[in-house]
Amino acid sequence: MPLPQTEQPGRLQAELMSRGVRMTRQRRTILSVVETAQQHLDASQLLRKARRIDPEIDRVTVYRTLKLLKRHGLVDELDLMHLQGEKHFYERRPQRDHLHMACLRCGKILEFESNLFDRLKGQIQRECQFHILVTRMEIGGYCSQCRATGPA
Amino acid sequence: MPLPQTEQPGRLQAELMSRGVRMTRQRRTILSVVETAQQHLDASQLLRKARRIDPEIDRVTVYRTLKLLKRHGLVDELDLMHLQGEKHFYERRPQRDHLHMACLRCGKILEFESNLFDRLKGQIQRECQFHILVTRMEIGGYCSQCRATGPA
DNA sequence: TTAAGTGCAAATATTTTGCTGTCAC
DNA sequence: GTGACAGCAAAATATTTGCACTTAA
Repeated sequence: MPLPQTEQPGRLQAELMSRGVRMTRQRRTILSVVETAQQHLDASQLLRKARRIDPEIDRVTVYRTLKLLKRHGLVDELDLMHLQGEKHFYERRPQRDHLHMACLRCGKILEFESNLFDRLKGQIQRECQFHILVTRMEIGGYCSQCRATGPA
Repeated sequence: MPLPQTEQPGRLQAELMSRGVRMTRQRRTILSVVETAQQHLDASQLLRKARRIDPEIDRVTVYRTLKLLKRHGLVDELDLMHLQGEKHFYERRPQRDHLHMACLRCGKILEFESNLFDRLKGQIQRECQFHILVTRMEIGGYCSQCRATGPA
């Protein structure tokens, strides 16, 4: 992911174990792939990378592990404006939330942190009495390079 | 949708025709369903409602019409935090954007307009040089009633 | 030891595509 | 009249489930 990751390897594994989750060889492999990913990956890409480490890993195990991570709030699920169909993408939950911009022309994904975003969440918690557990903000449009070239 | 709709019937149809889009009996039916919907509907619900008006309408035509409306920026597609699986939900694009809160306990969907939200979009356009065409902000958590009752 | 996890196969759900006939303009 | 659209069937894609075997704790 573009934003700097201050992530120690093994952190996900430690986190899950501290919550009493059973640690298997397959899970360790998948967690390491999630942790070291440099972009947003979908289940199939995750499976492919996991199989480079352990060729026996099954696709279903990837789905089940992702569900586990979501349930524990350790990864966030993204749709990236359905730019690539109905795939879901995953990223480690960051310390500070960010939003995603998807360029509808070139497909680039940009991330952005903002005080206004943080304040908006605060406003929602306060004014709507809504207890926020997950946020997903995705924006579709044209990135600076593509808007310069004019509409497609 | 909870927020007040200042929508004239036939507006979608007029909008499309003014853009030179061919108007068929099926499209008119589907547009009227989209316009009069009181909640966010997915493709199957839309089909069911359309068939009450014209039982001959095909599911594929619903999908194609939705794609047409999305392409013209007349409806927005929502995932509602995948609370109901991978369905997509649709709503007429509002004059002012709002965000969606999905209660992970009771499944209620709330909408919220906010100046901070508007300002955040302005900030993105300015600071990221990103030309915004669509926004989708969805928040998962517990609504005021459900948080009062404690976690599930 | 045993409850939880894995792999395999099959099922499910949603959306898209190819093709032929039909209709809006 | 003709190019865009509708309906039908089939395909494609993504994800989930049932069940017997395996393994972490």
